Amino acid sequence: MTRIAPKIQPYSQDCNDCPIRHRAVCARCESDELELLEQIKYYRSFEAGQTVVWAGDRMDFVASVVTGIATLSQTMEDGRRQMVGLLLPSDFVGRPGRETSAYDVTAATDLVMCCFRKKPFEEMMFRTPHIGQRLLEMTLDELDAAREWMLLLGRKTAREKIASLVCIIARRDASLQLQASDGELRFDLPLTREAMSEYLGLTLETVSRQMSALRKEGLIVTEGKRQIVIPDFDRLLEETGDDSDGGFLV
Amino acid sequence: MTRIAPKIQPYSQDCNDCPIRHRAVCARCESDELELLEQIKYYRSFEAGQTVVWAGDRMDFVASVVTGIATLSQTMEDGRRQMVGLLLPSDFVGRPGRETSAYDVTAATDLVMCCFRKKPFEEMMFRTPHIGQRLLEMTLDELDAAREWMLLLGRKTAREKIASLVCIIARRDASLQLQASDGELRFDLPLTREAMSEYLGLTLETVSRQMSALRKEGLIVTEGKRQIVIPDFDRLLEETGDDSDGGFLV
DNA sequence: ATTGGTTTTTGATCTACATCAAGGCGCCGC
DNA sequence: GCGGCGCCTTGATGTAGATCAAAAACCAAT
Repeated sequence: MTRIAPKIQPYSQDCNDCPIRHRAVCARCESDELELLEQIKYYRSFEAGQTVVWAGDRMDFVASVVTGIATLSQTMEDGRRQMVGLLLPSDFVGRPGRETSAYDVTAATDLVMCCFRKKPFEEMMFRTPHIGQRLLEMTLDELDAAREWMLLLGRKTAREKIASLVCIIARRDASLQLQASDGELRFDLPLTREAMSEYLGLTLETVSRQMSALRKEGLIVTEGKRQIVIPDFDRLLEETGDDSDGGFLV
Repeated sequence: MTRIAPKIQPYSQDCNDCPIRHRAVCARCESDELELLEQIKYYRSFEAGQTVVWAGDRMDFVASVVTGIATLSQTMEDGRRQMVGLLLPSDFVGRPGRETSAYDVTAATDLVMCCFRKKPFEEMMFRTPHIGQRLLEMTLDELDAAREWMLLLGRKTAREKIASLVCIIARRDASLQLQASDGELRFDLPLTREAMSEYLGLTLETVSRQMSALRKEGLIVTEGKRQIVIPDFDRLLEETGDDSDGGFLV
């Protein structure tokens, strides 16, 4: 039976523009805190492919993704690139207490972010401990995700990497918005082959080949541009190399 | 000229058994907080190779490393292993708010940890915001380290990986305890080839070959068991593939 | 419909690292 | 001194994925 462990707590939808995205925590915000947040927030839109900030550039805001997908990447002098963060709606970017961005932040799709000016945000964080606590939780979740990602990068085969990525997106999409209609799972994979290869530490050709392989074996079906159907989620999961049970991390 | 960017803030030495390791922050502890910490802390020793906890096991404490080296690793069903954390003296393990360990925690060398029972520690964290704030800083540092590590795993060559690892340890050792006597740098590399391979996502044979290569080229000198000398740190740095300037992360 | 740009697929070949397999070296106990 | 055990090194060979190259699919604009 196809059951999709959400892996992340179901964050509130209408809370995407709140830096502290969990509804239960938002509920703890005093009305004047919410009002302050309103005052220091502003929206920015980007087109797919645009860069939000370059590594090393001044970044005087923190933000959360409202719609679309953003990526964090590191680049080596000779151009080799590795993605180190994938931000879906409701995810948070920016490190309180740091002046410049440590990573390239890029819009993978058309993107809307809700930004908060850093200074006042930090002051607010300092005054209201539960915001810091929530941020700690979120950071710990990200750290766990990064560590699972490290296992993927260090030890998984190309096929396992692809299967893992598809499952990761499917999980997040499913828990955020899409229904698993009995067994079958349909969702958007809004990443270019190149973005996938940067995520996985592969070349884009290898990504393409492995996607074709999974398609030929019926593990995934592609419909049109970037719509994907997973006929049997569990069967795909078996290709990831992951423990079938452990599944409580992002 | 050989100058070693510390990359981490110089943590206080005599503060290793404090979970909140930065001296400036420790100074902010009230005396009754320090007393409470005393009450809930206890020490545990392990021999090299021993396991502290297995992934999935109950872990009812948080801890910081006093002496020695501990590792966090993930294991796949078929035995493939990837290290996801390397804990040197003053580093912190354990996630507040989680019952079980997500990773195998292992003593890479003889190890002494200072443990705090989780429940009271969490209560204390809840009551004294600056502990939470300090923990957030530390977690963000770890996240940055993890992301640099991801670049290493995903995009670096075996030779670059080795050079990077040696530099990482050299930096930490140097900033913690050892002097850079004009240009030359001498320190302990207390990891087996196997541990190194788990860190780097390589096999132990490849690690051995690349170490030999660096040795033959005079980039490193090995003395006795695991003592290492780096005659010219900058020259080794060039082999890491890293940007020469950016160097403010762990 | 035609053009031109971007992204994807597929093929042929190459290579860095893995794998398999011996030895070597230091260390401890007898 | 001598065997045994844990590490480490080195060699021979295999292979997954990179690289190079070209064609195909897709899409938007004229």
